[in-house]
Formats: sequence, C-alpha cells, structure tokens
Amino acid sequence: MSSQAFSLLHRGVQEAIFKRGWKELHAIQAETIPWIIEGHGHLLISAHTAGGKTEAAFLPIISTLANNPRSSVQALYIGPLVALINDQFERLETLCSDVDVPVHRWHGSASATEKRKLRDSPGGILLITPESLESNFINYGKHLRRIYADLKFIVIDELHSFLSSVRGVHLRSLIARLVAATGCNPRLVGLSATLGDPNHARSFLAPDAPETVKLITGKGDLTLQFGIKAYLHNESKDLGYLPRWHIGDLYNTLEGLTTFQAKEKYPLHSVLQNDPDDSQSVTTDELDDIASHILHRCKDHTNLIFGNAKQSLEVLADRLHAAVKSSGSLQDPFHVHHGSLSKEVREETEAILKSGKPATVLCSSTLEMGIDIGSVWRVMQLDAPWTVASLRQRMGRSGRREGQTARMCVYSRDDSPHKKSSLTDLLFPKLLRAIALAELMFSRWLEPHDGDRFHLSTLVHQILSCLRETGGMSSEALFSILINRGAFRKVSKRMFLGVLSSLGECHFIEQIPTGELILAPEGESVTANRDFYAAFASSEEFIVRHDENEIGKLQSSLVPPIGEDIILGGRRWRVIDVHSTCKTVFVSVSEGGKAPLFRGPGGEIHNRVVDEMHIILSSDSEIPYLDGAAQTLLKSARAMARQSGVLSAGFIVRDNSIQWFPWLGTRGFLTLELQARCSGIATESDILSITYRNTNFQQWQEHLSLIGCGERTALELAKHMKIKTFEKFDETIREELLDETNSRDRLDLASASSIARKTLFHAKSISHS
DNA sequence: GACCTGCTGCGGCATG
Repeated sequence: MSSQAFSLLHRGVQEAIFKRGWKELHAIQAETIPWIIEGHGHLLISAHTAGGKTEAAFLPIISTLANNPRSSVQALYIGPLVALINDQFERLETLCSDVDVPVHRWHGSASATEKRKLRDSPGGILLITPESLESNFINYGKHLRRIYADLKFIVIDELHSFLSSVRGVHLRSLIARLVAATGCNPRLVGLSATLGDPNHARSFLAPDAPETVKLITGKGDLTLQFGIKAYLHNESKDLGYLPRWHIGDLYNTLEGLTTFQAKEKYPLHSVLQNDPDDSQSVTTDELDDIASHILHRCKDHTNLIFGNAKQSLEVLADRLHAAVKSSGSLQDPFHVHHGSLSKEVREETEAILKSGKPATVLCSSTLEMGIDIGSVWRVMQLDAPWTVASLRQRMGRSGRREGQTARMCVYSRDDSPHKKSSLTDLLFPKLLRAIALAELMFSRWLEPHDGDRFHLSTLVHQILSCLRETGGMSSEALFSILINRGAFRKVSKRMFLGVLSSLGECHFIEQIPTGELILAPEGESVTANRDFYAAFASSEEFIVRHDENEIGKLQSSLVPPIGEDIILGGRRWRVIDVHSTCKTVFVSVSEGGKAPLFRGPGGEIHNRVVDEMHIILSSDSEIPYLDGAAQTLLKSARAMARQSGVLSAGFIVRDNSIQWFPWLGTRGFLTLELQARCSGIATESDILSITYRNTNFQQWQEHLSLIGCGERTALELAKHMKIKTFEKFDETIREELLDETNSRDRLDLASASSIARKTLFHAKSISHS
C-alpha cells in the first residue's frame, strides 16, 4: 500500500485496512481521502454499487473523528432502508474496531437500549433513517442541541432515491432544521450509483451554492449484453378486419411469432391442463413462453427478474414453480421479493441470495437499492419499466464489478391484434416504449429531477412537526425555519399563509391570544400516531397469516372473501378466515388461486421517452438487440404508422371524430385532455392518442388554435382535474392551493401549446390541398 | 398505467 492518501489516514484505520487484506485503495477512495481530511466542502461520490463508495467516505471521516473525539454525534449516515443500515453498520464497526469511534444505529428495529445509550452518551457515527431523525425532533427536541452539537459530516447513501421525492424534501427539511437547532455546520457527502445530471444532486446537497460541491466519479465502463424479446398476448389469427395493405405485414408478424414460440416452447401447457383444480389458468399464453425461456437460462448463477406490478410477478412465479415441478427437479431456484411480503419471507430470500447458491428472485423495486446481495449474473425485466432511470438502475444490479459483464433481457408483451384492435394497439406501444427506454439509456440520458415543485403536503407535515417539537411557534418563525432557511423555498409567503389558514380550517392548528400557533385537537392526534414520522402516504393493509407465519400484506379494500384462493409469495393459498378487528387474513395451503390485485396511483412518462418512440417509428434503421419477434413487430408497427398518417400529420380525420397522436408525455397529454374538457368536447384516450368525439375537422382546428395561442392558463385547466389530492396531507389543503400546485407539478402547458400549433399548421396545409 | 420506503414510550413483570 503505497498510496499518498493512505498515509493521511489514522493509524487505527490503516490497521483495519490491513486486517481486511486490501492491497490497494480504489481510485475514488484515493481521491476522496485528501478532500475530506484536508477539510474542503461538500462532496458527491458517484460510482458502481460495489465500487467502495461507503469506505471512500468513511475511511477519512473515521480518521478525522478519531483524531478529535467529542461528546456529540460527529457523523450522521442517512440511509433509505433499514436493511441497508444494518449492512453498513457491520461494515463500519469493522472499520472502527481499532479506533475509539463508537458506531450507533437508530431505526424502528433498533432496540430501545441502543437508542438510550446514544442519547445518554452521544458520540462517533450514527446510522439513521429520515423517519427516525424525524422522531428525534418529535420526542427529543430539547436534547437535539446536546446530541448533535459537534456534527461535522452528514453522509446520504443512495442519494438518487431522495432527489425530487417527498422523502427527499422531508430529509432536506430535517437537515435544515438540525443546522438551525444546533448551530452546527456539517459537510454533506452524497453517495450514488445512478446520477443523471449531477447538478441536481449538487443542488440537493447545497441549494445556495451547488457549484461548490466537488464531484468524484468512479471509472470503468461495463461490458453489456442487452436484448429485448417480444411476445403477444391472446394471440388471434383472425385478420379479416384489417385494411388490405396491412395484412401481408401482419401475417409475417404472426408467422414469425408462431415459429418463434414453437421453438422456445417448454412442455408446461400439458401440465397445467391436467390439473383439475386449476380451471382458471389452464390456457397457455405468452407468460408460459416467458417462463420457459427463464427456466432454461436460470439454472445456474444468481439472477434477478424485475417486474412493474407485484401481481404479474406473482403469476410468473407461480408458472415457474409449476414448470420446475413438472420437470421433476427437486431444486426450485425461484423466490419472490416485494413490498407486500413479510419481513421474514424477504429476509429468507435475501439470505439465499447472499449465500451465493444458484437462485433467481422475482422482485419489484425492493432489490433495486444497494443491499449487498453479491454478484448478479443476469437481470431480466418483465415488461418495460416506466422510466429510463429505472431501467438503468435495474441493469446496474448485474455486472457490478469492473471487468464484469452486465446482462439484461427485457420481455415485452403487447396485445395480439384482433377484430377490435385500435390503431394504438397495432403500433405495439409497449415494445416501442421498451426500445425507446433502451435507446435513451444507451445515449446516457436519464429523466431530469424536478426541483421546482412546491411539496405542500410535506410542508404541512413539517409545520405539524415543528409545532409538536416546540409546543408553539409564531408564523414568522415557522416561515423563517421552513421556507427562508429550509427546504420549501419555492413556496411564497402568500401560499404559506394559505396553508396555515387551511390547517386552521380543518382544526389541525390554532392561534392563541399571544399570536403563537399551536396544535389543535386534530393536529395533536395526528402527530401522536406512530404513522406520523413518515412524510409519504401509506394505505391500510391486512396481514396474511398461515398458522404462526406471516406471509405478507394485502390492501384492505382488496381482501378476497372467505373460500377464495390467492397467490402470494409465488405460492397458492385459500382464505379460511378474515378478522377485521386485528386486520388479519388467515389462509391454508391451496392448489388453485389467482394473484391478488395491488393498486397504485400510476406513473409518469417523460416527453423525451414518447418523443423517442416517435423517432423509432419514423426511422428505418435496424435495432440490433431485438429478437426475431420484436424485429417483425417493429417492422409492422413502422408500416402501420407510416400508412395511417400518425407520423406526418399526427391525426386521423373520421366521419364525426378526430384521433390525434400528440406524442407527448404524461403531463402534456393530461393538459390536452383538460383543454378538451374545458371546451366541452367529449374525448376518449388510450396510451398514445386522444379521440375527439362529435367533432368535425373545422371545429377541431379551432380548438387547436385556442390551445396554441395559450389563452387558458394552467391554473384554469387544473381546476378541471377530477382527482386533486395525491400526497399524505393534501386533504388538509384548500382546493385553490391544490389547483395552483397541480398546475405547476402535473401539467405541461408549454409542450401542449407547442404541439397544438405544429399540428394546426399541418391541418391547415391538408385543408388547403 | 406502478413500485418502494418508515415507525414510541412506558408500565409491568420476570430474571440475574
């Protein structure tokens, strides 16, 4: 070990490095050590998951603390997951074994003794979640100054998971309050593997001077094996309904697919059909083909299969278990891991992954973040995700070390053409999205973070927290700590006062004669609940139990009746009892079953992704990573797009309606729908197009002209939104304020107006010719 | 048309 950086470290830290048998420091560690030890400013470290980021930050931090011990927490590590904190706790304890720097942890599963010990004699490093830091303000407000008086560093792990999220704004607010309460001036260190524009992360760490944040990035690109395989759902060969010019293309498509499926077919279909209890799932479909493909490729190594919906993962796991059973194999390598499974079930799966035995885990975003699960051979993705960031993050789980190969396969499923197929369906939009996301990922584009949102729900959360912490504050003091010096700088004084009056109206807060604001009965009750610590919303759930074991959870509105079967954790269960009082569903092992529904709020697709779909449709260039079926479907979609006119003009004029493909992301699309609603035009939408009912070409052009000239404000449009509350405390905020935030956060007037002007230009040229 | 994350303090009792 000859590095200059190494010589800067404390002797005890050097000792710990020798004990671990490290021969060299990683490049990012050698670069980080002097920057931290010599006392420069904030820092952002971006490198692969296994690139040694944690050590890069903590080797010099521990050295600094060891040279200057204080009776205050000197370094905070903030992690998004309890499991991650437990992982890192062990690593840091090893690093600190030869120096006198205590390591503490504080989260919901940490013991009361651990927490008391930290409170009684604070010092060294504390690993904590944002919610537990919040609990410090609520329960130990008076002790904050003592516990954190000499705080020097705040390390935020998986920083990308906090950028522009409710949880991230919450965290920023807590850090600002901590600085205000203690007068300390900590240096911030952000760690992340997936950063789009580093400037957003810089602004998160230092909103007033983002340019001062030093960026250290890991080197070394990965070799990548990437492929997209296309499948059709509910295959049908009835083509009599299609326009004549298209039949040839589509026959090619289906011929191609039939051969393709026959070649890949695994004898799963006969097994399922022989099962008398299984009348609901006897049909062979595209999922069986996908299962068979996976089965052949996942016999060895550690693999992850990501999905977008828990339900689809459960169904696929069930098919894979059945396929293993029918193959006569005693070893079933398939496991399920998602947020609705119990901690015990998930920990068991994590242990199998860590053991290094061959295992393939079907998971949602629960395994996206850096829990150490060892090396992943291949990542698969069932259906394209919604964002490039998600595709990138998931791909990064494979081939995590330099020199390794990252392998990823996306299984894309579209509806098979049938008599009632819409034009949108015939463009195979899910395959298009998969290709668009991949193209953007290869071009190193990621969705930008939206730092301009108001986050009024989280502001409400922090107002309540401040009043709980202090017992009462003036509105000026609240404004100063949360807005002027805090995380809600986009909120104006007028909006802030509006939020305060809203809270008064619903009895969350009240004003006492001195002018101070205090919690009113509703506010007292909300903040006394354990559920309060998190700033994000959560729904009521029932626990699913089999004998003494907790299997997982179901949304309370979606609990099936007694006697019905469900699939959970990739296994089949029958509901034998439901206890509403203790919110528990009791189950026994069963043979039948269908996967339960889990309902979420839906996501957001960026303009750039939809634009890329349009570019791919317009182009003739070959996409090398598509399988035969995907190539055939893309060829067919391109021909369909060209001949139907949705590329050039973007619209199709019918007898009494117009179908328009505006090629906009979620916000712009919703803006166009609201424009029509404001004008009293009835519309129907699918994922790519809006159809204007009972509208002739002339009327539609007038409507476009109105959108194009931007006469209606976004606020006017937001007033017509059907759903207006999205986050935890939105219900407490006046409608007019919600309209104002929704107009900023959920609509895109500029893109909608711009595309309306362009389309109107095309429409006029057609009218003239 | 989706996913994920998080979480007290205290009284009472048994044990060493």
